[in-house]
Amino acid sequence: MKRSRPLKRKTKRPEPKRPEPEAVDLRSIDDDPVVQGILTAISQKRLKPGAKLGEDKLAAAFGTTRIHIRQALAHLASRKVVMQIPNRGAFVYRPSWEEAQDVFAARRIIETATVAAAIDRLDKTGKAALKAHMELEAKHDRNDRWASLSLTAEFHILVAKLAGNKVLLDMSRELMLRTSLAIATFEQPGEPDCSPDAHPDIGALILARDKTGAIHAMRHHIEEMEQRIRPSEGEDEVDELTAIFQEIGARARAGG
Amino acid sequence: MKRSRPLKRKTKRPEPKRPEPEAVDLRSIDDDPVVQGILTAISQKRLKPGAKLGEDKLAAAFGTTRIHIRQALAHLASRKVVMQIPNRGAFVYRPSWEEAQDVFAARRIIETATVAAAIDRLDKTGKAALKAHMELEAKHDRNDRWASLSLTAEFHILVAKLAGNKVLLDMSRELMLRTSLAIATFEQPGEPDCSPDAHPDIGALILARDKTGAIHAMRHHIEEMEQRIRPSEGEDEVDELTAIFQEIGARARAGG
DNA sequence: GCGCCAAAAATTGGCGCCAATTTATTGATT
DNA sequence: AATCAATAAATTGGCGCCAATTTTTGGCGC
Repeated sequence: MKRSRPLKRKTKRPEPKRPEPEAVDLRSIDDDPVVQGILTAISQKRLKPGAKLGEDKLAAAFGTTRIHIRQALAHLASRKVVMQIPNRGAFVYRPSWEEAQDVFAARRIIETATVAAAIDRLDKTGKAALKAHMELEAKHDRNDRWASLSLTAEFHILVAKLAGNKVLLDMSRELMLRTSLAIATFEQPGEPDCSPDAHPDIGALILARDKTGAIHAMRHHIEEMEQRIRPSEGEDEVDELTAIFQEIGARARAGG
Repeated sequence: MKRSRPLKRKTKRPEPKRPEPEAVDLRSIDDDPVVQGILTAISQKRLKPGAKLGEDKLAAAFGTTRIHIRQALAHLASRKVVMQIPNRGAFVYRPSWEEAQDVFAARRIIETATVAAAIDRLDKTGKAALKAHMELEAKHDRNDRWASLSLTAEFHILVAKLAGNKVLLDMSRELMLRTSLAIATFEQPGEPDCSPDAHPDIGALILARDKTGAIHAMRHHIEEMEQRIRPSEGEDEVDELTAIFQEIGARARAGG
């Protein structure tokens, strides 16, 4: 750095030789197992808002090095899933009450539009996927709270996928996560995130191509979730990161 | 790391001593000057899609160290403003044609909802801010293409601010940037991003609290932008990072 | 017993170094 | 002369070390 070269103006660019990375090797940080693990733990509410994510502990838990953990945490901080405080570390993001309400308002806007687009684009493949998911949700073991939470989120993601807009899909993913954090922060404990029969209703309306009905049902469903939280503040500590992530890893390998 | 301690179970947590980071020191990576500089350069189209962002060059340009640059690039990659390819480096993101269309579709949804919310919440302060911006846009030097592009984006950001939803505001910011990238990638060169009189029209409708009209004008405005791009592929190279960022830094310090 | 102050431990932040990969240059071959 | 292969240069990726800050621990006085 700071070489004392005499400002060698680069040659007249003899041939660009295709320095453009057209469509290569697009693997994203989202596929990183550390990122995935933390996201899974949060959406399943094993990691609660405010929980500290120590770099050394995470590195040990995931069996990797600290620099890798830091990259993952930085990414999660960019997505407002993790809050990083200088010299203090990373914590699971805890939204303010206003922010929690903003998340639900954004979901009302985006998911009503999404469900409409999904109906417009609905084809054979989409119908099959939707039916498959609805069966999964109907038959799943309701005692497995973690599986329930995953399925619940995946329904909304599936609708976003059916809409066929990658940008909206990413936004929906982000909003699902932030909803998890909002609910985990402000919920009255014990209640599920989604009322159990809202998803079958919405799914049926989509399959029937009843756009007005589906939009209305989706808005009602989101409002129902929103009304379940209250502006209080719950405090809780979580540790034993190792155990949590080892179990998640085992599930992932087993195909959960 | 890997100390051979006998699994000392932590004591029964005598007092949590408030390990929760309630509301401290929330400065975000978004305030980072490197991030700001790159974002400004992109939204002003000084950095074109596909341009390489070399770590050493950026470090020299910003007068900082490489590790700092890497953090900034990682953050920008999380926000899909920069594309990072393993072992090859970071490039200004170049959206696909489908992705560009998705961005405009998302903007139609979000910004029509945003302008409606802005009208609902419009108060004295908001009116003043809107009028002030409209004057700025009317009087500004149209020959200063970089200032024009900044003002153009700021109008949409202002509307999002008036809506009073931080989540939607962040999404609008992201969509503005991705719009810049989409237009820069697929535009016919020479035309401005926004037609010049669309913003005054929309602003007037907001001030008149004409919700239906404002929504319609906003949708039309976005569709107009969308119809200005075509699925081609322009190739172009940009270098001289140092000059670009030094000039941006000088402007920022001078209050631009 | 409670709170304040100082020392020790733990954690994060950052820099330098070096290996791995890619990119550019040079030289040989058809 | 153009193509391809081998070498050299440049760039990114990652690990270890150490400084800076925070958190905990221990001790003292009120």
